[in-house]
Amino acid sequence: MRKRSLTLRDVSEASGVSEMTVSRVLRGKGDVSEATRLKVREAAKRLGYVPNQIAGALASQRVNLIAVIIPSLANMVFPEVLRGISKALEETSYQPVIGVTDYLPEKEEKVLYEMLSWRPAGIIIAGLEHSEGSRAMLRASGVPVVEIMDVDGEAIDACVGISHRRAGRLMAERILDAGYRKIGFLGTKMPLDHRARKRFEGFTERLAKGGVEVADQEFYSGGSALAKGREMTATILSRSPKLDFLYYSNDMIGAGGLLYLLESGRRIPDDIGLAGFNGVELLDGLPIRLATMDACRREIGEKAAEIVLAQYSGEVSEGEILIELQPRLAPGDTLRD
Amino acid sequence: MRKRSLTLRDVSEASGVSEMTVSRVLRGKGDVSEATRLKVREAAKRLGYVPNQIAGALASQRVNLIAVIIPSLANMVFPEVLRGISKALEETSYQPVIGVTDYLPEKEEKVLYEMLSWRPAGIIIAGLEHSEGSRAMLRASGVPVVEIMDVDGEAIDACVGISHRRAGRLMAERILDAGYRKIGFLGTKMPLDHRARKRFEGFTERLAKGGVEVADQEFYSGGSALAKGREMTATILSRSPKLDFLYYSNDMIGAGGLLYLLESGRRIPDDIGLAGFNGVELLDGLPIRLATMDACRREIGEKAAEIVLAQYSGEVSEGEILIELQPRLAPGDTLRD
DNA sequence: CTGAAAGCGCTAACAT
DNA sequence: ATGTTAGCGCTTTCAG
Repeated sequence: MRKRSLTLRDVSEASGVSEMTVSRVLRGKGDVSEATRLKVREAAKRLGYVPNQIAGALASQRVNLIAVIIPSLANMVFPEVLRGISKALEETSYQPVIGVTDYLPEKEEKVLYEMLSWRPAGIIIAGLEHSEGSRAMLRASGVPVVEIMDVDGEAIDACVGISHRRAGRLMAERILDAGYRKIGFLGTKMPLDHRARKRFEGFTERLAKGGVEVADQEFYSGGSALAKGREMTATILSRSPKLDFLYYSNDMIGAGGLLYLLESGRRIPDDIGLAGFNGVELLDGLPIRLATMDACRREIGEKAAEIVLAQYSGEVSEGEILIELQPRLAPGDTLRD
Repeated sequence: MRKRSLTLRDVSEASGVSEMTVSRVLRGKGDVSEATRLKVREAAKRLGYVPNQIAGALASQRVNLIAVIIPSLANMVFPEVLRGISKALEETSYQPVIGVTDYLPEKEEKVLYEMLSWRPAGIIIAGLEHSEGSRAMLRASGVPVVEIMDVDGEAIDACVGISHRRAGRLMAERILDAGYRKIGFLGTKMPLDHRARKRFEGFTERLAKGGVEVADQEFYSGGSALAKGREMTATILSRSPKLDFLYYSNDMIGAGGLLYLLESGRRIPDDIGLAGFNGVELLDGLPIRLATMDACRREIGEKAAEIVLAQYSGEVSEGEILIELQPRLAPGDTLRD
């Protein structure tokens, strides 16, 4: 048998103050005399009272939760977005609640449904691609919705991110400028990672404009990304030994490839060039710096949270907010000038 | 002005079925004729109704949330614990809600307070060290509490983890057996990471028993762990060139040290041996495998979630559950036989 | 199988 | 500065 938890009434009785005034003290709202305030505080503390937000939220029709829906926690990219969100929420009474979709639209829909059923103050959700059901729920939710990470597509409400197409194009351009021509692509076998797909599309488009085609490709799924990066690099190079550049869809596999090539004694970046994507902190510790592109993760999180707060408190009319951040290319040591 | 969201009443009116029966259909509880069931389902779907769990939880006094409180998401260790929890919860209607403490007791207390105010079905919290306030709240919560990761100390209720003291001892023993004698320790400057501290204590204790003392130490805080591992390794070896073994408090700095030593042309493991802790996936991609010790993260998450479920549903009396898992030492290639 | 009534614990909006 | 009243949207319980 579970114990009933303490209620406002218990504190009221223990302190001899009305429930309403106890409530006021505990929320710090309304004028309460210092004397009663102390009495109440003391009683609440003594009893170990923790307010019941379920009841509070029902009565006030306000919830201090912000739903954050992301594809994965394993990716390192998303925890950074979360840090941005937490930072923006730090001084407020709002709290992020995290949901993970594993890149599956059906799971996204389920997670979204669960979260909406707690009537959060706002929703921050990764990506612009959602199932019809999810889109309907988001539109009907009646709260601010901010789609993050990506701006290539149609947003439901607000949107903060970078253009992954553009990111792919920029990298392609830089690679062509550096004189590389036999280019291989290595990525994840994830048709549902739309951002990776868009980068690849932008990449090939820009190459095509320079009269270059991706010479070979290799994909992986599962396992340690670093180890997979090695394997894939070995595989693609044994199949296409003439490649002079490898573009990786993320830094982890890029780092694996980098380690492999260094061990093989390849001359980087002259013999072969490399680039990844994301600008993860890990790269700082590698023997040489992998070329990459910062995805502005932290900033995206911060801005998204700020938008939710502004909209929820009615400071801003909904919709029409689109913030496109500019990814910065960090050439590192694996891309010749 | 925010839109009011749909209620059971809206569905009731749209379907011509009483609220109560609508509720029964939507929850799948109680016998409802197939005909009405369909009518209700159709209406709910058409309207885009999402139930209000706030009201539901208040009325039923049950919540399908399990609070999970961890120190960090950056650490890679914790996302794995979360995966274990998610896995155990997969087929149930319960969902984890994550809170992050940044290793700060005050923040832990705040996060715990916030979570308890939603009256979760259970609490899974990392570590056995908590502020007096947190301990009081946990005891008073009236729900299952499972402390995870560590078993060296006094649990409030249930506990699942490994003994970090023992882990440190085991590694020390293995290192001594291998004949290393001039041992350096490299770790984080985190007095509040009790598990790292306990590993170190177990480590030095066991060394002492073998008549060996830690010859030098180096600590870091902040930044890329991989990069810091390099730096610290360079620093400690320039100060104490005779060291023949480096024990790192985590795999990331260990990996950084490993890369550094390989580049310096040190002969591993003969000239110098290395070991880390955690058994992170990343190690699979390094040039050679760092010796490490698996912390059973996934399993800890799974077991903890199972305990909460069992206790919440009353299958098991509270308390008295202590599951000590055994960390496995993986010698890799950086520890001579 | 279906419905009506009575709250769950709190807070908004009014009194006083 | 403090108290009273009436719900918030759902589920439990008890009748039909």
